[in-house]
Amino acid sequence: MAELVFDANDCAACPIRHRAVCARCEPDELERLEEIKYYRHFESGQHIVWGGDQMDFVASVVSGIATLSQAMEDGRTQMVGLLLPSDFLGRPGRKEAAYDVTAVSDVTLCCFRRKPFEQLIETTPHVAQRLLEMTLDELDAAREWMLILGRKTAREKIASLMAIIARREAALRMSKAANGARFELPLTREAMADYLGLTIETVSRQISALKRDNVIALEGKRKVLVPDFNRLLAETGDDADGGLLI
Amino acid sequence: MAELVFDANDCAACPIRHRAVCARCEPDELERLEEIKYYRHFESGQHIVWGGDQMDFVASVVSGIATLSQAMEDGRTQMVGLLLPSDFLGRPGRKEAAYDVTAVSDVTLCCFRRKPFEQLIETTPHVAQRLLEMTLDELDAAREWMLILGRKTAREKIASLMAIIARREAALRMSKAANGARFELPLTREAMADYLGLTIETVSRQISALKRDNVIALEGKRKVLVPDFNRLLAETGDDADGGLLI
DNA sequence: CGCCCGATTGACAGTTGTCAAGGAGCGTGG
DNA sequence: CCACGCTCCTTGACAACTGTCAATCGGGCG
Repeated sequence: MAELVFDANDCAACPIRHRAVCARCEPDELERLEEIKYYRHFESGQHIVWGGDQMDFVASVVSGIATLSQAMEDGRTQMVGLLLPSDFLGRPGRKEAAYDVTAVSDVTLCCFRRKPFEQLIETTPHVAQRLLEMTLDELDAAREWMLILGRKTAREKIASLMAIIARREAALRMSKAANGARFELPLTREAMADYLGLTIETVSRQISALKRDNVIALEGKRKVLVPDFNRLLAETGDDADGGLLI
Repeated sequence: MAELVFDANDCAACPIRHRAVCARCEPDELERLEEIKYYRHFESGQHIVWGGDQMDFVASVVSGIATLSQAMEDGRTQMVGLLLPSDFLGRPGRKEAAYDVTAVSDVTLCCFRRKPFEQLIETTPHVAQRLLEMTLDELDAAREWMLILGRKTAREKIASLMAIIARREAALRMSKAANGARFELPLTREAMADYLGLTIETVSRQISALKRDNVIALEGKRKVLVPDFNRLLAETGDDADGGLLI
């Protein structure tokens, strides 16, 4: 599926070209990026980096999904970031990874060697500007997430997560999806629990409850059908229009 | 206290000059900033902006403390940001405030008209670079905060907040504070509850519990004494060294 | 076929929220 | 100067939600 990217190796043909950190680059800037880039592939479940590890690259997610998470000594884990295609991984100026990064599906990264990338940021404005924009978006997303973690009930948390994923799917396909929606959960129950600050049992119970109340329907464990999207939004606890970013 | 700033009106004499968004500016860039800046003062408890409001400025906090928060329809409120002196308020490219901003002490802002500030970001690199750095720091802080909200117990939450505040105080005074620490809580119990995703009753009970266990001592309601800082850190649930940013 | 992993469900316990009463500090006004 | 009212905080009793522990289910794969 992502093999095309490897073959092409050409930014112009890149599927995330218009959304990634390189989105605003001029042709000469792209050339400089091409010089320092290389692709890496990770299989589902594989750890990409561990928090505290040396990290001598930054990267764009080309395909697949990865998570950022923090663990406490006793094993409690909180996901703090969900990386989708076009999202940026790593921080210029930081040598060690701050979080654990895990592939939750097969993942292809477009990596840039850190040092040259940092120089590039200093000297060309378009990468830095785009990175600022993306970081501000991530910060907004983190703040929505904080509301979910701090103040929502388990049921509202699950509904919120479903709504977020449904919106992203819709955004990717550029389809408004009429009224209903149908999407695939990219996360296991455990990943959902780590995302929402719950246990897997509570996640499972609340999904069953939403199913029982006909807010959602399931096909298998992963495919979700939402007959009335507004009904789902009402369950998130957000106001009518919903301000969920991302 | 902040009156000096108003009198001077001179960036060179500004107390946050070296940490704010203007930290890396060259003299000519500072001049351009001076042209579009103006000071505003808010009293403790006053709302600075409401989420959704038109906002035609961005700003640096010169003195005092302000909070960013989101409210749900039914009144549940989650704080999503705590603005201290030198922190940045607002987002270039955004017309409407995304969050409620409230002064929790008397606050002085150094405001920049939004449009000219956005132009400045496009044309001069140093403001944008510094803003990127600050935004990345905020994102890290938000992610630490997410771990607190999602996975820590009420007791750990309170201990974490105390540790964060104590560290900030120490950073401001550039003092290492030997082993013990002594600081003033800048937040009401309600603000602490909104910060931590708790109720004021739980906040109050856990503070009492930490007091009873001699982890902290109180002078009045706001002044906190920490006889053994490592003991407090142990209560946060973080590993030995603790990775708390900010 | 049997194993394994992820998911579901049940019973119960524990933490935190809710509701309610009362205390402490502080400014105002008699 | 004291009383009053106000706000913020504390504490108690109880309820509710979510976590814990355990058993079971179901699909995929060797």
